Amino acid sequence: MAGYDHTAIETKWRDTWERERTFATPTDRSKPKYYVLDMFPYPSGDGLHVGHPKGYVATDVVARARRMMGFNVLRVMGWDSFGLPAERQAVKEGIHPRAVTVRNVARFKSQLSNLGLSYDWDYELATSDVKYYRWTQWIFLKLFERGLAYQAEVPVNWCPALGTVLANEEVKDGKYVETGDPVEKRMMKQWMLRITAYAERLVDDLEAVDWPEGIKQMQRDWIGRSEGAEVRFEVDGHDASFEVFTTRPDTLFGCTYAVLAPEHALVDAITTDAQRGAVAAYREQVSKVAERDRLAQAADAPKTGVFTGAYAICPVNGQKVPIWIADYVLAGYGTGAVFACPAHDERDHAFARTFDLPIVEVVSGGDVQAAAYTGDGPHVNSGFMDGLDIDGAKKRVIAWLEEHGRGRGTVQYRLRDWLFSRQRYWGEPFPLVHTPDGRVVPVREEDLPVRLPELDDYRPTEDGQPPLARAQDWVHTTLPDGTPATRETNTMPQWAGSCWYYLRFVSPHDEGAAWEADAEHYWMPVDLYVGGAEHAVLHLLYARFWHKVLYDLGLVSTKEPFQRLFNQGMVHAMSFNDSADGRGRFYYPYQVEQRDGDWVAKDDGRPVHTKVMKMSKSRYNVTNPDDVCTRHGADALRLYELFMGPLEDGAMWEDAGVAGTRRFLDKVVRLMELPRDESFVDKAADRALHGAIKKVTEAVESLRFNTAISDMMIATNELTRAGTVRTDQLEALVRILAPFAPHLAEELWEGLGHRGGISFVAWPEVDEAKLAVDTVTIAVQVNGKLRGNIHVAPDADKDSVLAAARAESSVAKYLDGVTIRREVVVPGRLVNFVVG
RNA sequence: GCGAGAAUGGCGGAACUGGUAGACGCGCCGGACUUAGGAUCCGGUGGGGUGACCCGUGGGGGUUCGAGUCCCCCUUCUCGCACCA
Repeated sequence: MAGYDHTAIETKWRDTWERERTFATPTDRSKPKYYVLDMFPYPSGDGLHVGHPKGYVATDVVARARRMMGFNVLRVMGWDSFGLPAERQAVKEGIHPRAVTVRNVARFKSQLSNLGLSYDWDYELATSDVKYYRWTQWIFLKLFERGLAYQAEVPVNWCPALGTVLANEEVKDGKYVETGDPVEKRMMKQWMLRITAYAERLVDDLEAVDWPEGIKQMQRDWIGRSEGAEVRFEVDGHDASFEVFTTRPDTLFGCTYAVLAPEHALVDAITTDAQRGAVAAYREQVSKVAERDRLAQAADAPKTGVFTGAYAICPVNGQKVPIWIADYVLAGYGTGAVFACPAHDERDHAFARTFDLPIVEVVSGGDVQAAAYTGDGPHVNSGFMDGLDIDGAKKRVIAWLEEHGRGRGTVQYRLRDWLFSRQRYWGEPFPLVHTPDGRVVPVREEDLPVRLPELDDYRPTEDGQPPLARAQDWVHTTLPDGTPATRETNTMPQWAGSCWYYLRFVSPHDEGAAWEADAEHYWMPVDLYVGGAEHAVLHLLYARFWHKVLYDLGLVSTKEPFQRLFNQGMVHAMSFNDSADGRGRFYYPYQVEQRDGDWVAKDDGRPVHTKVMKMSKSRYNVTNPDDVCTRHGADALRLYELFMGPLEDGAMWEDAGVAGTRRFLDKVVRLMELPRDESFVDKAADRALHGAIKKVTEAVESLRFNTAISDMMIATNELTRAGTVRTDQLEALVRILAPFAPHLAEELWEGLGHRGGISFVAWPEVDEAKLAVDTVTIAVQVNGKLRGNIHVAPDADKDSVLAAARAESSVAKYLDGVTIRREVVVPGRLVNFVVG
């Protein structure tokens, strides 16, 4: 491998940075601050592949450039180190989860260290460190005191393989999203956090943050705010009633039946003897269908249900309508009951058709017997709403309902409260104890932390209690007044630690507080938060929720934690599989080869299918950054990570691409050996250089690094072509290159005669005069087709441009003998003659 | 099914508010240096004719002097949500 000795240079400068504590977090508060944060990783046993550091490299470029631009930068890294995989690995190996975690963290840290990321490692933290989780417990106490934590007997997602419950969000298609283990429904007493109390603000405050619109929309959808009305229906012949929630109270006159969720509390009371058998059978049948299947139905799917024999009174017109139960009404949303207007709701329409229930039109504009009409139109058959459109009718009917005490306008959210307990070992213990008389008492702040007890068996107990129940000495405790009590044995979910780590980072060594108020005030909010889009909903929503609670308590100074969010795209790589659907055996790249254009396995020649897939160890398509660093160097790797394409897009990793960015760095090194002449002027070279300065400067804000790197390549090519260089040109180039390729930039900077490192050297200024051009090339079109080019002064007036265009021989022949109907002149761009 | 985004050479991708499509890089081809090279350097590289011409940004319409860019319809892909009343 020719070129510079990257190993020597990179080792030298990493050692220098470490020795001189170059990236220690600034403590003076005189400069503007910039808090740039990576979503901290879960330190998995697989180590890093080249896809992981893409975001870290991007933030490092921002951090390094901001330092040179005069900002105090907070640049830190830590570990989201509680969690299930370590616990499972511990069981497998017969060692402590802490040992697994320590090992994995060491591996991650060593891999990251090779990349020259400018973290202040003194600020490193880990959520499983008791010095950290004591404050997670402290925040939980704040939530508890505010009444935001409560216990409830709830249907939970029980995962038998893991022996724990999962939050709704962690379950998809009846499986745990992380491992694919099956999940079933079970009733259990669990700790919940009242995130729904913040639903409205979690939606509204999205307006104030600079996040990708798509992510904001996903959060809005997840919270699922919908405006409508709650309406009371009396049950005919019973002293009973039920509430329904509807977004279309304007269609109340079209109500021809009502539906309760099969689990609805009223069902037993109102079912007639004649229907009791059928109702019981239906409920039995529904209970066997997992919720996943129940929810996975489309709106127009065939409906099932059973008549209860009872009737409800429609409050607007006194009409008697049959009450059914059906599984398309969900117990967990709204009130678990709906009124049905088959004329204007697809689901109700499908149900009415199945059971031959009447369909009454109340909004004109469609053929409601054929299909539900959900569009707008004048209301009919609707008494006091006749003639109004949907909007007007809604307002009128809500006023009517409120006036008559039969309902009111309300807002419903899809968001449910957060299931916050897990039956695991490797998580934060709840700072709570239970008294013999059934009270729950929070542990006093001064008695924190509640340390995780040492165990040698991390499985649930035989009688189904969480692993912490095995630590009987720990479980049995006393209140400060001596009353015996038992500790809560659930632990918090992995999300807990990541809900506030960005706050701990402002003062991670503080023993007396979760964070120092001054430091919080100075550093918050996070100016730029970069991570994968997979956290678009869960982590970001939970963290925002906690942050708002802390804001209400006056403990943080900003309403939102993350001012700007950016999602880096995933890194993909070619995978080889002997089955076209990717379910067969995977092959490593070295195990396959191309024969006559087709990919085959080297050993037995069987055909393999290629597919670009997300990089992962299980697909045999990972590239280890350590190997790339060894071969091409960390600087070339960093450049390639960003050069692959726009940061937010997915891109395919190709090892050959790194060779390209490495060649670029070699070219930069050779620039240093060109003849030096401080009075030498090459306008094209200066223009390219200042174009690159401008583009890189903008990229620090826009994060469009791929084109910025391209412009640095162009500048380097131009300087090479010029053949002679000035020192100031080299200095400028090295400085804008420094955030991307810091090791080499340090070496070159030193080589240019500077001492003290490049990390805090002032960022170069763009000289607009150097961007100016002497002549511009103007395209000349005839009827929109390019016929020639002319070169004119940038400020040439319209007439002279037209004259030059007409005179151009390649153009003139198209103008000969035709009438010019129109002349379009775009200054500095083109001329178009319209002839005919 | 609904919502959001995307589709440009062999590949990753450039193209500011509509204004010379294909920057930069990979790969490939040719050359140089070499005992040799998967090393390095230089040159070429959208397709077709191969003269100074035609065709080209998923497909079809439209607006415009001019469309990768704007509008309508369609196809495909990615992501998210999925009976939420």
